[in-house]
Amino acid sequence: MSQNLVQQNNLDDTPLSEKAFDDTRQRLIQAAVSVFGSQGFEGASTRRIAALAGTNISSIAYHFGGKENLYLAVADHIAQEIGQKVDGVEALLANERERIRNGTLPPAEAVVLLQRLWREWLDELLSNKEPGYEWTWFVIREQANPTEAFDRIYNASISRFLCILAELIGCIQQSPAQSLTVRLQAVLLFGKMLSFEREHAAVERYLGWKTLDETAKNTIRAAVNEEVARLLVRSEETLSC
Amino acid sequence: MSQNLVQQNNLDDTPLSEKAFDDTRQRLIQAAVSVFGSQGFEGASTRRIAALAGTNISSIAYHFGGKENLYLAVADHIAQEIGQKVDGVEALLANERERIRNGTLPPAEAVVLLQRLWREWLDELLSNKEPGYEWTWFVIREQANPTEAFDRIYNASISRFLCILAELIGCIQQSPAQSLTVRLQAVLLFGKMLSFEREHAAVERYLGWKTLDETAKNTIRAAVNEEVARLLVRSEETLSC
DNA sequence: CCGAGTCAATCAATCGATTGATTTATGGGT
DNA sequence: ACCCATAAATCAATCGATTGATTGACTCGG
Repeated sequence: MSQNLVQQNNLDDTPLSEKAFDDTRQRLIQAAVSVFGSQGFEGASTRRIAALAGTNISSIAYHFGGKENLYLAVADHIAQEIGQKVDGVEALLANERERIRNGTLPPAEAVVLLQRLWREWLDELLSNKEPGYEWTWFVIREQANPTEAFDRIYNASISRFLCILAELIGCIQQSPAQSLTVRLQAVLLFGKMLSFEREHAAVERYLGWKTLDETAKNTIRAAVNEEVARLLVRSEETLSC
Repeated sequence: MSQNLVQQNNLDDTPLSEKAFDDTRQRLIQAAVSVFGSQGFEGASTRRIAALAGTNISSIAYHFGGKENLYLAVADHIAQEIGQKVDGVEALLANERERIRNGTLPPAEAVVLLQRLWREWLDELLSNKEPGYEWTWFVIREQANPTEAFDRIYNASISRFLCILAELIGCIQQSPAQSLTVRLQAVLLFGKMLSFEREHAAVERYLGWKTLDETAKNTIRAAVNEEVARLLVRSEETLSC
């Protein structure tokens, strides 16, 4: 028994040390996303993170230099993750990118694009049992109580996403994407997309759904689609209060 | 100096012991709402709560029997607070209560009522510098990760509020208030009303508002009013995806 | 004097961080 | 091929600080 688990999995020519290094580092970040997201920075314990990652506590200090730096590393990881998601969105919108940017895309088409965008986002949230989307909790916490981690995530990825949302809403409402109302709606829309992760626990309880079956998912999808479609309405007469 | 602070504030005939008892109890709950709301149950320390309340740690055990029971006492306090808010809403809707309940209130009028309801809610959030509305954080946390505290709050007050919201939305969309889609929208609407407290920190950062001046508030109010007005739209043709 | 209420002091447990020892992988010399 | 020095990585053990909880003494009004 001269080989350990790491050796047995060494299928390429990567040096074993680097492989173990990256592996432990990745597992620590993965575990940290989960624990930081559900417990917050102060509530999370490095012992729990290390245990969840299947390694020793001191690995955190060794790989990241402490709890705080691990937290920031998680932020960078999430920023990268969201960035890839935004890349996917931009690919989805590639054909109409020019018309979206200058606001010449017809409102009806912009609605359909925004619905598809949100639909894909939502399906990932609804399908995922628990593994992947714990980062939303992390972002929600940082959004509510911003630290340096929020700045990193925002500057690296969220700002791009908000820009796209604003452009689409601008097309829908025939308003410049830079206008205050459009940008505000973009922020609120992003908040709604994030909150679905948080609210679906409450939704289940409120509506008596023990699990989200296909009927429930379709109801939620329809509500989201309607929410987007309603962006078409710009009613000035309702501002009377 | 034979009198302490408690004695100096004893302006009525309440026995000093009872007054001190209720006073400390109240200050502890008030502090606990703030600390539990911002830090969560595990992240909050009884020392910080006691210090914020200006009393000794052991008072928590004396008055509530421990950290956990204090947490539940906070939940009951919040339930009572929301309950009073729902009472105010019901008073606001008193004249139209019957028509709302049986769904005969015209959609346009229901929109105006719902706008006024949310407007009052929003103004309290926006006007408050920081003192009062920390309980929203508590509820948001519990909504995301329900414990026994959530059941207490929900059963005592939120359920009533959701019922009213569903009835109003039912009037607006000419659908029964018990239907799944209407109830889902009521839950999501309540989530939005709660989230404004959380999101306005992000909104300030996204939109470059360092503080919420009157112009910013009006922009938010207009966005909320439009959001409600859009409930009038029930577009079946947009469910195509 | 009695009980209600508060206080400082202290408990075991756990926190983040650090240490020195141990194991593992790499590279150079023979 | 073989050995060994060096570095990389992880480990158990421990540090002081802080956690929630408890205790016994103390100060009051009744």
